[in-house]
Amino acid sequence: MAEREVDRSVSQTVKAQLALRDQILSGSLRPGERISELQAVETTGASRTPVRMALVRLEEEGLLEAIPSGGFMVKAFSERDISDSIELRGTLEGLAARFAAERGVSARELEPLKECLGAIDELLRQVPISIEAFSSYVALNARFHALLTELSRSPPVIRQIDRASALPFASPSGFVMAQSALPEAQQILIIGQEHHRVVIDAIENREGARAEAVMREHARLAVRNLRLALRNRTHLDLLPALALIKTATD
Amino acid sequence: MAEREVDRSVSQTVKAQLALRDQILSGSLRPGERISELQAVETTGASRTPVRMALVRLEEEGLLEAIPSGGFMVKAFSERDISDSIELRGTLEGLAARFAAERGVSARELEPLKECLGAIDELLRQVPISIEAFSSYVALNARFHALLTELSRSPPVIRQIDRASALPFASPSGFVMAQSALPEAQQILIIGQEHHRVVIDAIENREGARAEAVMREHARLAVRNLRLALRNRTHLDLLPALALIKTATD
DNA sequence: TGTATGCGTTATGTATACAATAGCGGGGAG
DNA sequence: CTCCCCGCTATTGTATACATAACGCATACA
Repeated sequence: MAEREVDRSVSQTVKAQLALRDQILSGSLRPGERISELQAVETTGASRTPVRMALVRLEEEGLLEAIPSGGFMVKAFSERDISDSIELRGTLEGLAARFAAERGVSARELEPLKECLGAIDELLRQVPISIEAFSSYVALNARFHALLTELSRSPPVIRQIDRASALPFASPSGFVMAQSALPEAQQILIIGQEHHRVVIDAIENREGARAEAVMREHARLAVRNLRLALRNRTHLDLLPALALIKTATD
Repeated sequence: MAEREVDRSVSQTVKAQLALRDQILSGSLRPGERISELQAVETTGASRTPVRMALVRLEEEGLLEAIPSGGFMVKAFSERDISDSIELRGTLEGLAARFAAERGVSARELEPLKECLGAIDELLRQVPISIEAFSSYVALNARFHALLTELSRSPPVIRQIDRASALPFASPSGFVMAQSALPEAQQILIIGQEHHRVVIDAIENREGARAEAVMREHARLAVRNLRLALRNRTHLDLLPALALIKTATD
């Protein structure tokens, strides 16, 4: 195999894992489809050992499912699986927010969150919001949630939230926001931003219960949003994870 | 390698994973200790490939930590990590209980749980409880919690709870209950049993909020129990996960 | 005597060869 | 014509060989 170009800067396992996850979330690999190791070796450029390690990681991550007779298939999710995952994440984030509030955080630790908040405010001020701004929002929002999670200072909770985020926050590289969905999405984003503000305030004032409650409400908003999107077939691009929902034909 | 005895009834990877997890939870491998693949190959009887797969799975499971320079070490947990894990699990079980209550369950589905409940009642009736009965309790309690989790009918939640259970429910093969700790443990078990009864009742009557609340209370009881056990240095054997707590000397 | 550098050993990351099994297709018999 | 059985092929599970990087020790120089 002299023709293989090996990139030594990052481990083959990680490279394969990223490539495969991208293929799954972008829909190149359809739900229920069996993953061929050989094919994965070709598309990722790594050899079978790292590919298998990546497959094991993705299975543990919940994106793949082991086939009893051997090998892995892309896991198929129902609409309720996705909505449950969102609520699950909200519940865990609620716990994280409560921990942060109860344990107390310094002004210094809250600073990056407030900056994030300000940056999002800036973006949402545009009416209607542009596609570029929306993309920035997606990144900023993810950052906000990650920072909030960290604020709990609880490694087990942080870890668990990371694992619960695969579905609700799936963001493959091919992510594009549909133009027509922007105004409706912006409305939702504005409400969500209000939640963000409340949780920060609650944490600052060490109101654990309030911090927890608002994150749960935040998740419920996301669930309602998901339902609406599916029913109206609008702004589906908002949630890349929808690619993983098993269709009626399957 | 003619001398190697291969057991074909179960995959080498699974065998290695079970063996290694047991070594970790039983304390054969100390927290912070680097795991030698070579040594693992010898103790598990599998070859390096399945051993590595098992190591990856255990890392994803949270019992191992990747070392930047390569390889894995046994993860060390603080007392708060354990208590957070317990609260985490309680929060997730609360969500599961709420889902079960909101979505409704048939009498048929509740039956095994009630049987479990009855069997535990039977055990707790002895005063003081015997060591054998206590061991049975550990199994029955785990079964009750697993059944309750399943009742949510939410694969993502069930999955997440399974992953969150490693620490709170760690039950290595060498598990033994200290005689002197029995009376105190029995008191705690009786209170816990009351929680079990309430959650069943709440689910039956479709009271989601109450079902969720009692599971959270259940977790808080376990946390208080943990604190007490650590402070008084009593019934430490109750929680095998304590073997993973990093000592001050580390 | 202490520190730095270089070499050797060892362990991990990767690749590939081998083995076993499951699925599929063809052929034969009823 | 259909159904069952046998064999083949393709793919996974396992083992091992090879390469590379890190750690430690020893030696030499400051």
